[in-house]
Amino acid sequence: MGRVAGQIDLSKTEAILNAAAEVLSARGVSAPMEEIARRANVSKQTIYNHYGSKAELVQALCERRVQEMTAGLESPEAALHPEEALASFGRILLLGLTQMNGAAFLRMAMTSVTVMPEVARAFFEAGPRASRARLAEFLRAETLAGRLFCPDPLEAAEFFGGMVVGSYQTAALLGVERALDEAKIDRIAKEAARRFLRAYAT
Amino acid sequence: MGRVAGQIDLSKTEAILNAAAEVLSARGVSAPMEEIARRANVSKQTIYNHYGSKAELVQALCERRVQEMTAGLESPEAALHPEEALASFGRILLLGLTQMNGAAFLRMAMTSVTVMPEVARAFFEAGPRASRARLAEFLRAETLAGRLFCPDPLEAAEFFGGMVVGSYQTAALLGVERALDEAKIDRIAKEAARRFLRAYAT
DNA sequence: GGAAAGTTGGACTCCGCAGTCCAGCTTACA
DNA sequence: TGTAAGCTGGACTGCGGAGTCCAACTTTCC
Repeated sequence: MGRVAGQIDLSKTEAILNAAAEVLSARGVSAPMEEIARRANVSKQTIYNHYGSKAELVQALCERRVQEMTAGLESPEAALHPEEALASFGRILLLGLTQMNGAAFLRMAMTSVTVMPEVARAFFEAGPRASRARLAEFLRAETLAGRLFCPDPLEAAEFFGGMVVGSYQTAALLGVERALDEAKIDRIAKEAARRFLRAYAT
Repeated sequence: MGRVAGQIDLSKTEAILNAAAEVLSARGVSAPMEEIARRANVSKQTIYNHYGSKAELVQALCERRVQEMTAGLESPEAALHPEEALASFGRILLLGLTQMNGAAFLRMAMTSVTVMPEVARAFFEAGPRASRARLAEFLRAETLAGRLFCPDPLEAAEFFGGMVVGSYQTAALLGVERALDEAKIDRIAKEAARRFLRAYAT
């Protein structure tokens, strides 16, 4: 094993986080720590060496996951044609929900509202809110450039996000799986972008 | 008390259901039965007389609640101007989320996916799915009448629903409360309707 | 007044899980 | 080779909640 004498084994930290992601997504926050330990090929005690409590583990997991889900939203797509930029944005949103149990993970975050509100809130800020803000910024720039007319860019961004993600998200959160392959995702994102542009044309 | 000899007391059934709605919304599905009993001024045993288990109670609650939340969507608003009809539809969706802990209730339904999937699924079918289908039907009729052009009415309905509800729903589910008075609801619904019509104009 | 069914509250069983403890083991460095 | 730290696994404590049981009380009908 690539670990140093008496030093915490970072590869185990990874394994624990991965196992937690799988188990907690599938079984919800109430899944027992023991199962996470088993999945990570690690003893329960080791988990408590790395993360002081279940809450801390969930917190760390949320932080990592929200980064994965919003990765790609940072790239400056302003160079693209607005329609393509919007479609790309929509694709990323949907992929975040589809890939790697994204929806199940979101459900887990919601579940934790009653028991650990700060975690859920942080997730919201770093995830949905940040992504909408990012889109709003883009819309504002496009408006200034005269290619679009969004008097209220944040509202427009929320509308667009809702269009793209809305129906799939609600269904998935309620446990109704719709197969959504890349082709369909592409179609939805493109169509939403097209309609959105019509709605907000100059 | 208005109850018959040895017959189950229907007014208690009501009280239990109301108490369950409050407690389960506030504290999540994991809230103890004892608390529901206390809130309903009823003994725990009585709850088990009326509903055989916690799952059955939650089920009954979901069934009642979904009716409350979708009430008003049945009225034939086709007579209205499309923009007003859409705005009205949007208002009802938002009110369902805002009034009486609607969002918290939705969260509860989602939370119960892992432990009682059938309940969540039934909720989805009777709630979000039915309402979108209803709207799609309206859009199809308007398209046939030449006042709108929605080649894919169901997709359009989902887009509209997402626009109206999307941002508020995600935030609320993650425990971030935005004050949303009737005036704001009205504004959002109207604006969404207006934009939607532009996107789907003939 | 008695029978039938419901209600009460409180005690009680059973279960599952978070988190702790410990004894024995492994690893790496000095 | 000693020692300092981490890891293992399994036993253990403590807690909280679902669902049951029961003896005493209430209500209505016959």
